[in-house]
Amino acid sequence: MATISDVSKRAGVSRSTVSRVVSGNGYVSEANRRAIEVAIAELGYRPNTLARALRSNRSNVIGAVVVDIGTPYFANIIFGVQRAIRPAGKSLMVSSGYADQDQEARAIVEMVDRSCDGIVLYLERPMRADVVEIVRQAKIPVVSIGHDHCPLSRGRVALDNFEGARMAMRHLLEQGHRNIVYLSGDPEIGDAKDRLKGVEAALTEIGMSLSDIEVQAGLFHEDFGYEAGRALLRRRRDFTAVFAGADVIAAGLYLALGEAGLRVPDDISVIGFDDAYHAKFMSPPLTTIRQQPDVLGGQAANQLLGLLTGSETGPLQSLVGTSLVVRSSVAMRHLAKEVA
Amino acid sequence: MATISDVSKRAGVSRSTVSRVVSGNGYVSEANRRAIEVAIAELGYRPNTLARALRSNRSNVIGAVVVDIGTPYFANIIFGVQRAIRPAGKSLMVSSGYADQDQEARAIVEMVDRSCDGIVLYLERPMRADVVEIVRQAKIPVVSIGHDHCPLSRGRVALDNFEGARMAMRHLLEQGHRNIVYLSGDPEIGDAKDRLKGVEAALTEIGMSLSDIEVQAGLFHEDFGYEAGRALLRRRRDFTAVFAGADVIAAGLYLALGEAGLRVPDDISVIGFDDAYHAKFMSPPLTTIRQQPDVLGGQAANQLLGLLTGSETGPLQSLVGTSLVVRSSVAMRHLAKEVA
DNA sequence: CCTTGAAATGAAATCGATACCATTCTTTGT
DNA sequence: ACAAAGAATGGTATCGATTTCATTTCAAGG
Repeated sequence: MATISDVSKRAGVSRSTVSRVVSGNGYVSEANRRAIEVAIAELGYRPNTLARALRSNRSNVIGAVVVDIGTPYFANIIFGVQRAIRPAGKSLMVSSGYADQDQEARAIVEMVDRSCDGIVLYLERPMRADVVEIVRQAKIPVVSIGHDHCPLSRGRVALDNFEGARMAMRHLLEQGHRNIVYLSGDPEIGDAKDRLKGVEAALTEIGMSLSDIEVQAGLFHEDFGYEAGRALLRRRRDFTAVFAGADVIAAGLYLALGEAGLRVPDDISVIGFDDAYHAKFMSPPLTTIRQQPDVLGGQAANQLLGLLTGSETGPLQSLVGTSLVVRSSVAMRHLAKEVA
Repeated sequence: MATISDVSKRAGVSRSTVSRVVSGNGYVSEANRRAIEVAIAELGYRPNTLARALRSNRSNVIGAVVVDIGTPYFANIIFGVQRAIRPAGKSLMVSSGYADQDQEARAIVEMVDRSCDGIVLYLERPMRADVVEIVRQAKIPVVSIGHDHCPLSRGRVALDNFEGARMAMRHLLEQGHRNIVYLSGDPEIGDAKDRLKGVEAALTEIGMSLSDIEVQAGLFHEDFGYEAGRALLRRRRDFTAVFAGADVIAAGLYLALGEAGLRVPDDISVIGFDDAYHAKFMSPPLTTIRQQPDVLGGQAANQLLGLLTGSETGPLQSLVGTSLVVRSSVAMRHLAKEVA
């Protein structure tokens, strides 16, 4: 591999001058610049990133730590990050914490030790104090996606869970439903809390309150939808609609409903949240609240980029909107009555 | 940040000795070792990865280039890679090529320039010659997943597409189906070719041939399933089963079948390939051939690790198996007849 | 008692770049 | 004609580690 010295010899200039044309700072005469460019091309020179990073203290690597890289949701976040940083010439290093504090700690320290310029974080539990200290000392800017579990975050991007949930609930209400069940996600997770407030807001708007509906909490997982659905049906059958806090929950619920011989939306209306890939292939296709994880990732990356160039100083904050996707899993309530 | 010099001063030894205990090679007296460990703990010293990599020419970073990191399939591959390399203390850098030769080229060169120790590659088209040259010069070991598009690969792991497709086809045949349509994936992609051979093999086993069924080629995308399904139904209705070359194709097909008022599996049996996340939530749940992308990624990473430690010299080769997941989308043929 | 080799250590070179400083050469304004 | 500012360049220190080499110490074997 050709080094900067090889180039400087070939072009008959000092290494300093070569460095100036490669990095683009400082004065270089037109003649020398051309000679150096020729030498670079002839030798196929590409600067050694490690040496450059070591000396200049900038690696041009962005770190991303998410809960689970194998999941479509987080993969999309990563995709958004990647797309945003590529034009800036940054590379991406990824790691997962798997909702485990120790693994998360290791993943973050890994990013610090690899001299990442900045870190995008999606954590599900508070950052360990020793890790906070390490990040602070390293003076590496951090932006969080979702709930901010890092006291050092200089930016944050979150989904507008409140508005999304309100939209979902309003939709059910507008279709005439009053006897509703809300299958909430894990209340430990910030998202679920905000969504519950959104549900309440929609209810309040038409003079109802949270106590007028049934709320059940569980994990963002299909099993919760299935089990909750079964338990519910054993107990009562008078509800006409379910708001599932996540599309995976809705998927499990569909199963339970199907086993009980109930049809969506004729007997029970269902609305989901996420617009996951499978939503439109469920039968009937699921009406749901769309969120775009790649936008979350992209905005977080852009915040970080702004922090790095110094064009922003933070703390930054942005809320990403959702939209209602109407498919065929919600029916008007009077229609449901007629069928029954 | 504490450096190795700080540690050496504090422990009253030379930097060389500290380096020996940190890296674990060379002789160090028990007394010094302990003193150094104490100093390291007190200072909170963590070696500078960049400096270490620059000098030793090993970065402990593995690069992974896949077609599209945002896709569940590739995200799972990445997950598998990550899981396999973590115990070895390696970090992961990822990039996507998006089936574009130039972007793939850039992604690979990025990995080389970042001094990755090795690269896991999932390419969909041949590697550009200049990139091959760059990788060759850098002497970085490469292993490929799927079709091997890199002449330098020292390892390869592929899915047993042949056996998987044969299994799928056999299943339809065993259920009595003879009038079958195969919705193949893009024949440009190696996977599809192998699957077609598997289909043929299953047919041959019972004395039929490829010409006895209808084969249509398209993209691995739901739209293909939908469009192909509609076109097919306009033309003929005598087939009793469809083998969809991918679960996404099956999903699109379900839509077309539903619109035509046909029911799965009573009117038409459908079998898929992949066992994608949504397969079990389709209605009826899709019978399909399961493949585990994370296993592909994991095996590729392990090959790479073996190559790096020198315990393997390559070229390595491994074939990952599939399994039949029976759900409810395939019925016995006589049963279908009765309903009709 | 001397030789030999292993154990233990430190000094200095090195990896490949950038940063900083000093120097020289042009301009430009007065 | 001279000072001052800007343009252009090179030399050297430096980033923080590992590697190589030379040296010293010590125990075992003949």
